[in-house]
Amino acid sequence: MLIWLEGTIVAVSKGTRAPRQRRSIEKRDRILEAAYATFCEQGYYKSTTIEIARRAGVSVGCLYSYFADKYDLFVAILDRYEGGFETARTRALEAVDGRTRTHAEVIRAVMTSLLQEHEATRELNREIGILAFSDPAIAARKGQQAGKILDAIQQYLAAHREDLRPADPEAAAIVVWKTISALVDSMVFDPPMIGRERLIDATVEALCAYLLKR
Amino acid sequence: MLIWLEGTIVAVSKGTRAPRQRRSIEKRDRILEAAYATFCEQGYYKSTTIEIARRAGVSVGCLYSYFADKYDLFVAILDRYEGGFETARTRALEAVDGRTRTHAEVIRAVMTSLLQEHEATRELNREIGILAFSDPAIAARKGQQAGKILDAIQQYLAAHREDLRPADPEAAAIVVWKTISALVDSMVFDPPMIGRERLIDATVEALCAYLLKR
Amino acid sequence: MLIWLEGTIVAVSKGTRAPRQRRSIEKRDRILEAAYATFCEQGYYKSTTIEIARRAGVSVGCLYSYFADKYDLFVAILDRYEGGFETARTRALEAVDGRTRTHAEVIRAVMTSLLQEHEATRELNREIGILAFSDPAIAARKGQQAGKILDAIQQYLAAHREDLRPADPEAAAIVVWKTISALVDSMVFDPPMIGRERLIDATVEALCAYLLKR
Amino acid sequence: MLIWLEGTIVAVSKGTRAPRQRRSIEKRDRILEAAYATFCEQGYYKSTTIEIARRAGVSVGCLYSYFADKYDLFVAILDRYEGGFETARTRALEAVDGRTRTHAEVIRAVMTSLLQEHEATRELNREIGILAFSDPAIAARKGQQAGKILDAIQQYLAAHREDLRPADPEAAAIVVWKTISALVDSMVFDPPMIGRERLIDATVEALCAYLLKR
DNA sequence: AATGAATGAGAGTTCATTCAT
DNA sequence: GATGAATGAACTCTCATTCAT
Repeated sequence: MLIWLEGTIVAVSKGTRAPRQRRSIEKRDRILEAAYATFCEQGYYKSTTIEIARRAGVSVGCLYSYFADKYDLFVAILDRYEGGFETARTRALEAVDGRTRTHAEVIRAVMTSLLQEHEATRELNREIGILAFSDPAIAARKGQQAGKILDAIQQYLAAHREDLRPADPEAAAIVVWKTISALVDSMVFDPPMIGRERLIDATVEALCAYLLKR
Repeated sequence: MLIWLEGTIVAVSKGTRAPRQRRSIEKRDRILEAAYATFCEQGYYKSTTIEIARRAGVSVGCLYSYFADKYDLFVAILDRYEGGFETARTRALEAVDGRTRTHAEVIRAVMTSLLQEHEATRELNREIGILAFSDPAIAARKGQQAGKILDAIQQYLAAHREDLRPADPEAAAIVVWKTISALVDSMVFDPPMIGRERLIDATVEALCAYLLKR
Repeated sequence: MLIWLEGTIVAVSKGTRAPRQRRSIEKRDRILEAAYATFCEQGYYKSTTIEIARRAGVSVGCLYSYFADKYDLFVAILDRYEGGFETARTRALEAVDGRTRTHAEVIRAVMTSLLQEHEATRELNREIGILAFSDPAIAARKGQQAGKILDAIQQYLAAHREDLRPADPEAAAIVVWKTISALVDSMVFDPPMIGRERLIDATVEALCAYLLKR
Repeated sequence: MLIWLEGTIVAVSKGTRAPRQRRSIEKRDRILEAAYATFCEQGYYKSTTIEIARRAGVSVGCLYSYFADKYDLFVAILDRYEGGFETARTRALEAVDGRTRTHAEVIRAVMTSLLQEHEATRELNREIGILAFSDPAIAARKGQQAGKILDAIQQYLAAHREDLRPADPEAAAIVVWKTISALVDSMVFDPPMIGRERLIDATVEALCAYLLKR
């Protein structure tokens, strides 16, 4: 069941409460945020519903009146979660001092913004990957998110078609996105081997070499 | 405690059985393989020791006579697991028809080989990442593996210094490795959006553009 | 953590429920009593948490929300348990028909009262002794109990100094207490060889001969 | 099944081996001693059959060919075990420098000897008590041992009838034995509150006051 | 006869979920 | 609607006992 509420489509599982009042929505949001934070820190299996409820400042019973089960809660988070790409894109495309950024600056800005986001997200991304494997519903949601991101990148590539080299813009979008997110992940999760700046420089260099006509 | 047995160093936890006979080793291996397969498919938390024992065709008790606990079993897998990079490297560097491969061919061969490996590995990589986050021992092992791979790539870059462009070879090694493994992961885990060949072509193109002098 | 609740100090382990409501306390008490009875009958190792929960009329999970683990439950019992000596002392020192009891009567009364208590206590005392051996925390608690009892006996001996003979009142207190409790234990645990009355008579006779000036 | 072997009656459980050869008997003895030591140190439940076999220098399988089960092993120990009283009696009754010991000296010598024995025995005595409670077979054996000791004490009391006071020698024997063993136990198991010498002095004083005509 | 690897029932413990208040 | 005490299935791990070698 999908309901339209305050500008958002909200999925409501059978038997759980459809939040019809502003109060309810706030509570639902508090729970989602607590769950999001907990899943990010501990991953899905180590997080407990009691801990999530405690962090949200509600009772377990209350949590279960908004979400059918722990899994439902996880899926609800996925629905809102887009990994910070939107913010990163917006920030990156903002003009600086009235002039358009260079492509290198855009890539660098996207990476910097994603870095901030990922620092906070930690386990969630990985857990989504794991669960997606054995769970088609999660896989589908993950695919949707990815689709949006790739669309955005493709639009960017199309908009600057005349500057760019790659013959296959669909594949290029994927390569660009995977490269950026892998490097950002690495900076967040891996023990740092070399300074972040050097890594960002190298990534920007690589993508520019790939994308730009000589 | 580390013992040298039939050409392999085997870590033996306190109180667990040191496999002194070929039989024992085979059984230990069967358990490791069952555990490996299970962890790959279900991740660490969803896997149960009973299920692993069942798959290995032994009893739980037997499993626990070879490994101190579930965690010990996981770590033992980590110790053997190197994600297929060695094989990939060896294959990629083999000469074809008596002539040295081009850099593009080497990258393509590495990716193809890793693809095969990753098809089978699935969840394990992700789970290692998750557990590494909260577990220094796992983080250390993961770091070692990564170090070996990056060393190999750096050696390759150094050996072909005159062909190559990047100013910072350490950072370049990381960018190359992360790009390759991210794309391979994507081909394995993500719902396919475009053909693998196109993706491999694009990745090879990107890395060549980055690495090679024009 | 110690909390003051309805006239009792209650030790609350980290993560276990602090009983804030009368209901909770009653349940905690039910569990303690069931555990006490079970430990008394079967000793520590033969007792199972499921059996204890069943006897208390609650689920295992409930038991574990009041006590961190089986050991914590055992220690909690130790904290309340004083082996009936307090009751025995109070009863023994009550005046009879307005006149003070003779020393012989006091000893006899203490033994009679302890006998009742011990009939019910059975294994617990022994188990405390066993666990105290390998567990300093239990040893400390046991020592405290013993200290209180010996203090009480010493006070009694000091209060009747002029009637009594032993040169070393500290040692005398120990000998008196050990003799009394050994004989009471024997009457409770050993297969009866001779009537209890004869045994009590002999014990009283022995202690009087020891303690009293001729 | 009871068999007469080398001067001892040996109980053989159904299905276990009757040790017909000297070799076998030695092995059986080694197991008994290892089990005795282990039970003394750890008590019945914490002792494992594997540990006992290891200490005896035999395999578990071998252990199980001599004893039907862990319990059978325990009972077999009970059959040999007499808590050191025999030794203590023999030593105590030995003449010193050609003259007979005084009663006080005899009591002191018994206590000193038992102290040595009990230092080594530790948990076994307690465990026997616990198991005797729920197990008639053990209770019976324990009763037999006690009977022998009490007989010996009664004989002593009878032999010195003219020196002694107690009207009820059967009860006196029990009081004497329980007092001695309780004090010895206390010296071994309890955290020492006062010096052993003072405690032995007081015990000897108490028993002499009780037993001897003035 | 002896070995010790293997078994599996059963113990302690956790935590998603329910439901009386 | 909200609460949180209570539930119990399911998990990890132990160890007495067996049996192929």
